[in-house]
Amino acid sequence: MATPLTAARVGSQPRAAASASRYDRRLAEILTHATEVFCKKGYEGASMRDLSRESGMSLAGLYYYFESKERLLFLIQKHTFSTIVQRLKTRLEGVNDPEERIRIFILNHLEYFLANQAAMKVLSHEAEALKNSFAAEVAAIKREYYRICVGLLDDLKRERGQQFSTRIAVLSLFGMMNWIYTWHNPRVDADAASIASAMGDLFLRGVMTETKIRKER
Amino acid sequence: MATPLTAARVGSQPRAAASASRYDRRLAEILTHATEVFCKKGYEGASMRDLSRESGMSLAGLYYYFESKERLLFLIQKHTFSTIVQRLKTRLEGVNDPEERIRIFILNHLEYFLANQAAMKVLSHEAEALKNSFAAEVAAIKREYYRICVGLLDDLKRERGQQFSTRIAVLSLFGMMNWIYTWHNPRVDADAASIASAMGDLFLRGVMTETKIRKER
DNA sequence: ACTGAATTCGAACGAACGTTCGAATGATGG
DNA sequence: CCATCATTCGAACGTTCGTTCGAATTCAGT
Repeated sequence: MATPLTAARVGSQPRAAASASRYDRRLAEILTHATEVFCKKGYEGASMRDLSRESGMSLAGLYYYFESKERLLFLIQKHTFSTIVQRLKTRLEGVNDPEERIRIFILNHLEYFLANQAAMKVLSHEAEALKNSFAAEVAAIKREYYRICVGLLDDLKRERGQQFSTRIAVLSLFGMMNWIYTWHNPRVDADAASIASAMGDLFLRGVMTETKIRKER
Repeated sequence: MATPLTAARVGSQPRAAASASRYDRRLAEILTHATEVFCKKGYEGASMRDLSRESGMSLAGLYYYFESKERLLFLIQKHTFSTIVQRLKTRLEGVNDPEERIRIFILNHLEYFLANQAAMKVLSHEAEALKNSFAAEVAAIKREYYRICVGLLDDLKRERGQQFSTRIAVLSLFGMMNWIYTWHNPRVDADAASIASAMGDLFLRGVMTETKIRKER
C-alpha cells in the first residue's frame, strides 16, 4: 500500500518515525479484518465486538487506532477508492485511443474489484452509511471517478461522431461492473480479464449508434 | 394489490371474512411505511421504534401483525418480487419475437422499479439480510426470475445464431437495471420508458456478435 | 346496550450496542 | 535497570435494541 493510512492519533505527543510504521502496519491489519467483517455482516450489522474477535484485539484496544466505528468505515472506503482511482490514472497514461482507454477503465475496475472483493463490496454496498464530512470526502472521490469515466465516453463520442446519453451509458456501465459483487463466484466465473473483455464488448457495441438494430418501427 | 398479504395470525381462533380484509389492509399500510423506513435507514439500521413512529402505531401494536422484524422484511421482499414476476408473465403473453420479449422484460423491470423505488431498493439492497427459510423462499423467486431472463436471451441467441455468455449478459443486464436505485433522480432523469429504451438499445446492440468492433488485435 | 373477539398500548424485559477509563503490559533508549 | 512512552486490556458506562405481556380500548353482531 503506497498511501499511508495514518489516522489522527489519540495521544498528544509527536511520535518517533520508527513507531509510526508499526502503528500504520497494525492499523492496516485491523482495516483488513474489519473489511472482511463489514463485507460479511454489513456495516450496521457488524458490531465492534465482531471486529474485536476477527482481528484478535480487545474491544478497547481497537479504539487506540481510530476514534469511532464510522471513521473505520471511512478509512476503508477512502483507501479503497483512492487506490482504484490512482491505479486508473497510471494505466491511462500514454494511451490515446478512446476505445482502448475505456477498455482500460473497465479492466482496471474489474481487476481491482475481484482482487479486493471484500473492500469493493464494502465500498459499493455501504455507500450511504457515512454521514456529514466523512460522506462528503468519499463522495468527492466518487465524483472524480465518475467524471473521468464521463470524459472517456465523451472522447469516444466525439471521435466517432455518435450521440447517446453519456449519463445513462456511464451509469449503466457502473451498474454492470459493480453488480458483480452480488454474483461473482471464483469457482464458476472466469478471471477479471475475461469478464472485462466480455463487458467491454457488450458496452462498446452497445453505445454504437450508427447501426439500426430494431426490426420494426 | 391482488395478492393478499396475510401473515400467520397470532390468535388461535379463525376470524370472520369481514375482519380479514381489515387486517390485511392494516398490514399492507404497515408494510408500506416499513418499506420507506428500510429504504431510508437500511434493514439493520432501522429500529422497530422507527417503524412504530413512521406508521403511527405503538411498538407493541406492530407485533400483532407480524412476529418479528425479519418476517416483516420477508413479507416486503416476497410481495415485491412476486408482483414483478407476475406482471412480467402477463406482459410476455402473446409476444413471440425474442427481441421484443427482452425489451418487455427490461421495461417491466424498470417501470416497476421506478414506480416502487423504495420497495425495489429494499429488495435489491437487503438481499442478504434474511436467513434460513426466509432467505430460501425469496431466493427461489429470484432464481425463477433469473431463469426467465436466461430463457429470453437463449431464444434470442438461437434465433440469430449468435454466441455469447448468457450468464455474463444476463447478470450485466441485471446490474445495469438494479443499479438504478443508486442514481435515479426524478428531477433529472427521464421516465422509465425512455430509460428502458436506452438500456434496451445498449444491451441488445451489446449482445450482437456478428459485427467486429475492435480496431486492432 | 351488552358481550366476546379483535386490536392497541404502556411498561418493562434481558441482551447487545458503541464508547470510555484507568490500570496493566510491552518496547525503547539512556 | 530504570524511566518513558506506546500499546493493550478488563470492566464498566449509559443507551438502544427486538420482543413480550397483561391490561385497556375499539369493533361487530345481537
